[in-house]
Amino acid sequence: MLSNSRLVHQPHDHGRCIDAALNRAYALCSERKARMTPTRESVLRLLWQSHQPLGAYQLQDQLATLLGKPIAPPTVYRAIDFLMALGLIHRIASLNAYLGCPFPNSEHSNLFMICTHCGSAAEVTHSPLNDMLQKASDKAKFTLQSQTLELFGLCPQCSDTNNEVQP
Amino acid sequence: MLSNSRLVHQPHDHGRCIDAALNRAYALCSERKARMTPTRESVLRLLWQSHQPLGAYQLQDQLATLLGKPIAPPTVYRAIDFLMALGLIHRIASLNAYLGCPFPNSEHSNLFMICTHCGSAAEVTHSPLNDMLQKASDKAKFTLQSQTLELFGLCPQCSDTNNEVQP
DNA sequence: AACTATAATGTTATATTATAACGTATCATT
DNA sequence: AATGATACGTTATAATATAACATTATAGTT
Repeated sequence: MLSNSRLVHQPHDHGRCIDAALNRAYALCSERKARMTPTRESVLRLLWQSHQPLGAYQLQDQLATLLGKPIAPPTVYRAIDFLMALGLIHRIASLNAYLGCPFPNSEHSNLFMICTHCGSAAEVTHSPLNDMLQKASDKAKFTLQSQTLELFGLCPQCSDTNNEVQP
Repeated sequence: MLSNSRLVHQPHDHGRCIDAALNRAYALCSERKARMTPTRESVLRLLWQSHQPLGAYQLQDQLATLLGKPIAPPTVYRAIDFLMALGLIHRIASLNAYLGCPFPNSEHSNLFMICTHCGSAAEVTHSPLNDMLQKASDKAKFTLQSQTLELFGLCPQCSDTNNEVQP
């Protein structure tokens, strides 16, 4: 099970997350001959500022602040589309929000564990799960193309916090 | 694997689907002392007219036609909220659309197989899948509360059609 | 039957998320 | 520098969802 859940749900040197993500992004861009422009890099950085998915309009606000000028929605959505096409970020459908992808090159389950308390989201790659979904699809004669798998609950930190808070 | 995929993806006497759904709805309402009003029944019927999820504004249009008077969005969303609270319908997050639930009383995987060609969606309940997700959550110390599981691909009918269409 | 508390619906306005359409600027290659 | 493609700016609007408050209907009680 390839997972970033430990990283997401525990204190860590987050600067490394950002650096690693940007390095992967630049590598992927040069490999695919795609352009990592300042706007796109800013959006990617913003999505990596925390492990909490951001909505497009939150991104818009933060991008406008960062760049010191007004930014219109299409600018944000274009950057989002670009980064999604490269697999550098994901969309969390049930939140209408976007999130940096921690392992853009590897096979994906697109399985997310999203904390309903703190909002952080960890991506998990889980081959047996994929196999099981593939088998279920086969059995139903359903030709599987893509999947949206989002789990909601309490992350380890927030479970602990809740325990402490309770009498 | 409890599934309505055969029913959804193959020709069948759909009148029975609707009748059964309404019977379940009335039973559940009397059990929970909830009121099945004409608006709510109409929305439920509309969501059962086919096995394709409907958006709120499609529902609005169809409801207005059915009732012969203009219907405002809150009316639709209130009916949706009511039906969802009873588990009679589901929301498909990645489509922003709603769908009648074929087995409202049973345990749910909330797993959907959605055809990208014809739009039909089959709900599947799959205990081993649930077990696996629970185990993955446990391993990550994640307290699972709810899940959104949506598979996209070609249903059996559309797979066959595609085969026929191709040279 | 009238009264009352609750639940449901009507109505208006607006918030939130996303895209269309078209013009301008930037970049890579020639 | 000229060209074609890519990216960005700008305006407008589509699509989805909710807030707030007025009105009506319903169930249970008098």
